[in-house]
Amino acid sequence: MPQMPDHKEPSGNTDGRLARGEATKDRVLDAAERCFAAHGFAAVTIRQIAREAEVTLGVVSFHGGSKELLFGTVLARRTATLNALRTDALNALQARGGITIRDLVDAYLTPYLEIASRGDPQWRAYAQLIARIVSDDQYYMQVRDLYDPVARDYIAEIRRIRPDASAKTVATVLTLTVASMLSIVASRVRISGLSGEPASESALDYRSTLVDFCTGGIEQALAAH
Amino acid sequence: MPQMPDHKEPSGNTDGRLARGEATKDRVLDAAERCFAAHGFAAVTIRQIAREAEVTLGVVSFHGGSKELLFGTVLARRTATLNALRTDALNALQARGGITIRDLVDAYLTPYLEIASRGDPQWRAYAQLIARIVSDDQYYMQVRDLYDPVARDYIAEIRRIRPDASAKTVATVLTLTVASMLSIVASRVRISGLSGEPASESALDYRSTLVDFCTGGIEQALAAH
DNA sequence: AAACTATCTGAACGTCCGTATAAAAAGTCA
DNA sequence: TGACTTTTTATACGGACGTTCAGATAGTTT
Repeated sequence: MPQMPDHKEPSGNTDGRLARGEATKDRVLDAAERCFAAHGFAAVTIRQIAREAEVTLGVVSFHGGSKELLFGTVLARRTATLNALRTDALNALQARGGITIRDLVDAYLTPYLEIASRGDPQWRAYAQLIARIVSDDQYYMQVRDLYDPVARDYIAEIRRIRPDASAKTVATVLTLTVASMLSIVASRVRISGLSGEPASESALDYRSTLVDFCTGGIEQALAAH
Repeated sequence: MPQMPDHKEPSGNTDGRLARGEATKDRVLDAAERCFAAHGFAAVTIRQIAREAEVTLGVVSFHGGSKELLFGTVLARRTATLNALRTDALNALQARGGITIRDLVDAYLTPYLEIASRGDPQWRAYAQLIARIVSDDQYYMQVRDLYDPVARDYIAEIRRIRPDASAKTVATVLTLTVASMLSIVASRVRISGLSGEPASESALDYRSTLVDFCTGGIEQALAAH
């Protein structure tokens, strides 16, 4: 394995080479993110990523390490940001008080939908990538630990509202909520095929239907305990 | 491409070789189904499938054709059976009358859950495979046309019950229902991780929660039209 | 200037891929 | 039995894969 240029103090360095290297590394990670999102881990080749990033083959290994490591880096890169958005939204609700199931669903789903819709196309690729790997335990394990803590906060809040609900049921409905959210991002082709109307360009257009669905679903499932 | 042994009359043949060949073909398809379900199309090699089926390399091509063709065959093989189960369930409801949203949800989901749970492990692999490819438009297109007609029947029935709902909303909630169903089959790891309890062995254990969730979700989303 | 370091290039490596095919084996029918 | 067909084996081919690395290049420090 090549020694990777990881031990750079993020600020205060005056070496222009490090800054350029970091920029190249970002280009590689962005390209990898787009490729993995579009085709999945196994179907993507290092050479594709290099071409997409407009660098030569060796640069991908130099900045990204092995293919597996590169994939892991891409997966982990954005979790902190997304977690922060969800935590902030939850904190805002808690400060306000009078929280409903709908509030929680909306707070959890909206950051992701916004990211997948009008954000940076790079974020869009990331959202697609998460939607892709979530049905594969082998890959999903790599992000599970990163997302679960925040999910647990939401679960705790739901249980505060519905104290009678079992832990398992709450965990199940949150998982179903996430699955619904991801399916909207991953594949709107199906909806348009079934409804006969063209697919909306933005996942946000489905926000209200999605929130209604998940809210109603959670309330119903917890009422039946 | 090798000429594939496809032009065999299914019955009345006295040639034992054809029967043996058909049996081998089934073993190849079964092995391919398990492999594709576990790892996805790109990650699986023909040699893996051959090893899994306990045949030599050439036999896979002989009975399955190219890798793409083999994949398509595996995808299409079970759709007729599954469609029939769903259609029968719908017909039974229509004969009885007084159909509720919950009835429709249950009729649509249960065949799949049963298949994924206590059925043939081969059917289980198929369920996993569908769950995997549904987030990939490129592959999903191959089963879309096979499942959509029955889905449309269910949509028509929902619209009969809720005449005010828009076509797009109904298509959306059915898609969300399917996504929820698939997520239960594909990954129960997440639920157990979030709830702290061990995962149930059978997807059917989640049936009532799943049906509650989808029923409540559909009713809520359609009420808000 | 020279010494040094980080980044990048281009080419090569051994391995495994999907596919094809000639020949052997097994079974059927005259 | 011998002609014929279907299935299976064993092997080979060209190509693409992930990874490595010596050396070129560019920027920094002394």
